[in-house]
Amino acid sequence: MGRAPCCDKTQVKRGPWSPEEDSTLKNYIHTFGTGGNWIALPHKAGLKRCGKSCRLRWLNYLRPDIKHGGFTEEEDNIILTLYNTIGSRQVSITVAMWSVIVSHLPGRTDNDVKNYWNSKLKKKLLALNTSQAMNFGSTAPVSPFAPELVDNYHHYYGNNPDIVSNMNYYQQNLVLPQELLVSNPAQASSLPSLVEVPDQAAGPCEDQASSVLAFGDEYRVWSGNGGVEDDGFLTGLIGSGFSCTNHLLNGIDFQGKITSGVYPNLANPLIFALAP
DNA sequence: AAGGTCGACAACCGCAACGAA
DNA sequence: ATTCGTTGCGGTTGTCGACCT
Repeated sequence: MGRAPCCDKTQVKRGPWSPEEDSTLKNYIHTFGTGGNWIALPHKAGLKRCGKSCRLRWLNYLRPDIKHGGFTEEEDNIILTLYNTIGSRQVSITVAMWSVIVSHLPGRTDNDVKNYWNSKLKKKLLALNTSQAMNFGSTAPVSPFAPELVDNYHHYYGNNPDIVSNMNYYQQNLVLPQELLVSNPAQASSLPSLVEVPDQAAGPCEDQASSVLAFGDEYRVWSGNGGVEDDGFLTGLIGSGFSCTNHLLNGIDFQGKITSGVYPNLANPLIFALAP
C-alpha cells in the first residue's frame, strides 16, 4: 500500500503563485498564525493550494524577515567555508546541511542558498580547485579544501602544530573531516581527543589547545546569563584549536568541560562546548 | 527577427523524522 | 510499542527572461 497523499492533487492549484494568493496567505497568517497545521491552513484561508505549497511559499518568499537580492562576498565565504567544514549530504549520512548553513545567514532561506550554490558557488569552488590542480601539475591530487579556505584556517589557527597536523592529514588523504569520520572510524579515533579544560581563575582566552569534537557528540553552548543558548548533536566534525582559561569567551559564559570548534572566516565564530 | 541555449529562481516531489494518539 | 498524520529537508524539475547565433 502506498503512502497517502497530503492533498488531492486534482483539487489544488499548482504552479506560480498569483499576487492575490500571496496576499491571502500573508493576511491569514498575520491574523491567525499558522495554527501549527499547514495541511488545514489552505482550507481555512480559502486557498486552493496544498498545505505543503503554502508552507513553502511562506517560508521561502512571504516571511517578513526574508532578505531578497544578491549574495555578498561575505555570505559567499560563509557558505564556502561551512560547506567544506560540514560536507555534503552525499557522504551517506543524514545531515541537515543547508539548514545549518542557513542558520548563519540571517534572512536567507535554504532554498535560496541551495539554488545559489547549485548555480554559482559550486562552479566557483570547482574553478578554484581546478586552478589549484593546474598549479601542482596534472598528477597532483586535488585537495577538498580550496586554497583560500586553507589560508583561512592558517590565518585563524596560526601555527598551532595540532591544527597544522590535522589540516595536513585531511589534505594528504584527500578527505573532508566529516568524510574521514564516516568512512573510517579507525582513522578518526587517531585524531586528537577531546580535552577537558579545568575551571581556572579568570584570564584571557587563548588559542592554546587542540581538540576535536567528534561527529555525533552532544554539545551545548551557554549564554552569558547562564541559560542554554544551543544544544544538540554535532552533525559535522570540527577541527579546532580553541579552549579557554576562564568561562568567558566572546561574551558567552562556558561552564564545566570546554572544548570548541570555530568555523573560520565568520563574523561570529561558532563555539561548541561539551555538556557537563 | 527567430530560434536555441543558458542561468536564475520558484515550486514540486518523495523520503525520513517526529510526535500525538 | 505501534500506527499514522504532519513537518522538514534535499534533490529535482519547471518556467521565464536574457543572451547568443
